Amino acid sequence: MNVVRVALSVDVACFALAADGLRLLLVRRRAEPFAGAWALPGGVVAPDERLDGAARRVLAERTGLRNAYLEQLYTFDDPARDPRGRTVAVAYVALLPAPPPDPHSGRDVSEVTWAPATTPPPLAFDHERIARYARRRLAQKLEYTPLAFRVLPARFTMGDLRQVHETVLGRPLDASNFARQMLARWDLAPVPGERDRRSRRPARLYRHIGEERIPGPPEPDATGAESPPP
Amino acid sequence: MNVVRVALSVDVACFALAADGLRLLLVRRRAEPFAGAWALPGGVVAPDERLDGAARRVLAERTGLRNAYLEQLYTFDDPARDPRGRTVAVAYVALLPAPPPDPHSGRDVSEVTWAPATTPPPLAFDHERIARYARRRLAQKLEYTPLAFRVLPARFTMGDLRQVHETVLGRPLDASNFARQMLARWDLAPVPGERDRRSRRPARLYRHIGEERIPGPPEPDATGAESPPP
DNA sequence: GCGATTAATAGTGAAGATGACTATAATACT
DNA sequence: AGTATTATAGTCATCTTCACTATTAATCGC
Repeated sequence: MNVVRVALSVDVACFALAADGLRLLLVRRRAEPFAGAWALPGGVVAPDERLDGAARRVLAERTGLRNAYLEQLYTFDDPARDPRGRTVAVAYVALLPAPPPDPHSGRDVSEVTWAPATTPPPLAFDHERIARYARRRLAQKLEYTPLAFRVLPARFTMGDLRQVHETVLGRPLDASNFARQMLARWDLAPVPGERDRRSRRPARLYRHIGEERIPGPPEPDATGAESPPP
Repeated sequence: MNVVRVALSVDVACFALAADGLRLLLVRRRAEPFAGAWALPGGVVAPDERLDGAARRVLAERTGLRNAYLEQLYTFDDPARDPRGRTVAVAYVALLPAPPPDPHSGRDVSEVTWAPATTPPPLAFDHERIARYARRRLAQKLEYTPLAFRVLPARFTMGDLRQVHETVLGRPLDASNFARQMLARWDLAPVPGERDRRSRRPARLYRHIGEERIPGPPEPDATGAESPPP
């Protein structure tokens, strides 16, 4: 079979919820092209490796985390995106819970950092476009999917939940209206008795009643629509 | 550079608006694997070919149309999806205006047909999953994006627009409420004077005032969210 | 202890959107 | 002329949203 084969890589736009806003994981490239420039963490896909497996591997290499929220974003194939030649990149978005773990540098990267997601430095390849699109998608999915509960502990307050939304959306939300909407949209059970004592007035604790995760191939969730990348 | 290379193909879930409902373009495979089975039209990507270019080529080969609405859907990479070995498939959704053109068969396919989109026959590979996901995405994007105007002539009636929605959604819509919502959501200008005479009472003609298409790399539209595939 | 302060939660009301219907209009068909 | 058919307008109760105000239950600084 003389099938054409192309170089395939994954790039991960990994966001974390820091106290002062949303952060984006970046690595400083050691090798050409774009040596010395900031870039999204990424890597080539091994022949027997799944795409999401490669994305998880890249993420684990840099953050040590293995169970982050991860979702395929878009496949970029502009022939000019890599000066070495045509490389097709499958981009993923990831979201980590707070606090962001210390990032680990490695063989191909001289430095790793959490950059402010809204004002990242110039990035290598087409990674600015990928990062912009990833952030948009994250904000959108937050409204339609139980994404927020993936980065919260099992028991959380409305304040915790609100802070996830505020950080990802980058703007403050009305606490009262927010709670009403969350209680209407999701199945949230108050944890009886227990209260959270971090604030002045103790806050109720809730847990999210989600459907059990279906094993096997990914099934779409009930909500969500897509759009072309930036 | 000893980069691993993988076989890359595109598959297109192409829908058309027939009088009796939404239809899905299928080809009957001539070659193994799955010889004799129905499948989505698809093909391998040439080394210097863009992914969306390959999708358009596949579409043009079967339908003769070159300017259909086309959008990248998801990249499927289950190692078991092709018994010959690992093939990564970038799936696209397409929507054609009514009436669906006569499909052309070709070298690799013995037969081409428009199957009912809601009840397609069993399909080769993971194409049922792709088709299911594609139909869902189409229905979602219809609400958020000006997709419908891409498959309508420049001047159309509310009835035409409603029929596009009804066909894709697969259910009837209230004509009065529908018109109110469309006029609120989109920028629709009535064409002065002219009327459509296909129905009893002549209907107003509208045109959609869309922003000019931005040349260059695709920018995301303002709306839309994504979700993992079925 | 005690009042000031802070965050959580409840409630309120205007404005807007939705969905089911009713009503009227303009034509073609017979 | 009368009727069937589709287009378009209007009504109304219900629901949501959003910007506020109000109340509550703690902690903090004295």
